[in-house]
Amino acid sequence: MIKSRFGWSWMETDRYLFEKERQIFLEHIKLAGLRWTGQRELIMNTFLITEEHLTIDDLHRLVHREDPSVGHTTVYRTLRLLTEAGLAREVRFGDNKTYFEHHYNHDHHDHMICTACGSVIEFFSEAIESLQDKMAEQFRFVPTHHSLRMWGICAECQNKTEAIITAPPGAQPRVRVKSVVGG
Amino acid sequence: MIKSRFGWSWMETDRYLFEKERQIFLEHIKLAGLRWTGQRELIMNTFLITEEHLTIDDLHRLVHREDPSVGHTTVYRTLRLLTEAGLAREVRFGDNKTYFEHHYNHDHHDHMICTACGSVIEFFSEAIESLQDKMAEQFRFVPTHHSLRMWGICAECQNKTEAIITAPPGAQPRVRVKSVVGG
DNA sequence: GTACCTTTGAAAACGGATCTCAACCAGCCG
DNA sequence: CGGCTGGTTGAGATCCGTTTTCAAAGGTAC
Repeated sequence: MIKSRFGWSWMETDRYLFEKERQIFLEHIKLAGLRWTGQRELIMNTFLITEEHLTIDDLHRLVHREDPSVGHTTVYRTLRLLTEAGLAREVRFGDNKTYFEHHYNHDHHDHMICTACGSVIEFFSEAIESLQDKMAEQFRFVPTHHSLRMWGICAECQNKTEAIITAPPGAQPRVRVKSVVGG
Repeated sequence: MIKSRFGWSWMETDRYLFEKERQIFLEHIKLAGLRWTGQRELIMNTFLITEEHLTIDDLHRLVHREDPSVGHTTVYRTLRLLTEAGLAREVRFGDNKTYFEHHYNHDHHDHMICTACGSVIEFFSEAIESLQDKMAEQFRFVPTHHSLRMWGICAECQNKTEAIITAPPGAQPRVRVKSVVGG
């Protein structure tokens, strides 16, 4: 089940943000001397209306529904363009796949990944961030970006008792894209 | 250049630890009803004397020097056994390779990865850890393990001015195994 | 020795990311 | 409009790290 921005909660701000992002991408395409094509528009739209952590393959599947002729190479390339334009951002959850999430106007956040059901909780802590910076400073390290991920069992899965024993120390989760957004 | 535990600083504690780890692995092998073989011993030894972040391929290369007949499959399998035994632990630095580091008696730590030279700084912050736990609690999330990584430019590389501009937001480092251990 | 295992290594399969290349098409010019 | 130029596209190939397969080799118990 993919959650859409416009699907069940239409908000003016969403529509506005969508247009803004669209403008940014168009601008980026133009500045790079590239061309505005139907495929790029479709892929961009699909990415923008979807509030999820998507792999290239996920996005390709969604795009494919609208236009089966679009190949995965184009999705891959457009996703790279979206990243360059600052609209998308790569994330990895440890299953050796690259996921993409929104970047523009979406504050930086970190992730908790449930190793039982694969759901992802997004969170942010100002305190942690500033401690990280302090730590970096101590090593005279100038950070450009970082990633904090915690694996474990989400509240929901703790009720299904058997799940608690599931994950061995080195285990990697089978991440299903079913994210829960948190503060 | 691979740094060895016994290479340039022979310490009694290291020798003791080595024996302890060896015991643990033997125990694990026995308990699992497996056999103690020359290949496993060689691979274990090589892993244990090497204080680095190693990929399967790195370790295979080292083992291969001692005994060219050992295949990479066996290294792969033994590394998994070492992980199961609690002697090794997987780490990923974002270059789509799996690195292994010591786990037993090696405190948990996090990583700063220089995107210019690929060196890795290990660090630990009690304060960050406890804030993480607090954060998890807030979401009723029970963490089993976590990973905090910061990418950026290390002190050394900041002197080579050009390096500072190097890394674009989405860029992944080419990680060279040349780690620096920190507090 | 024999029967019954596990272990091993070469090679193949796998899976995600990336590249190649010939056909295609957008934008421009006359 | 038509033709030209150079970026775009998609199928398939390639890459590369990981994991599996399978037949041969090696241990162990009796």
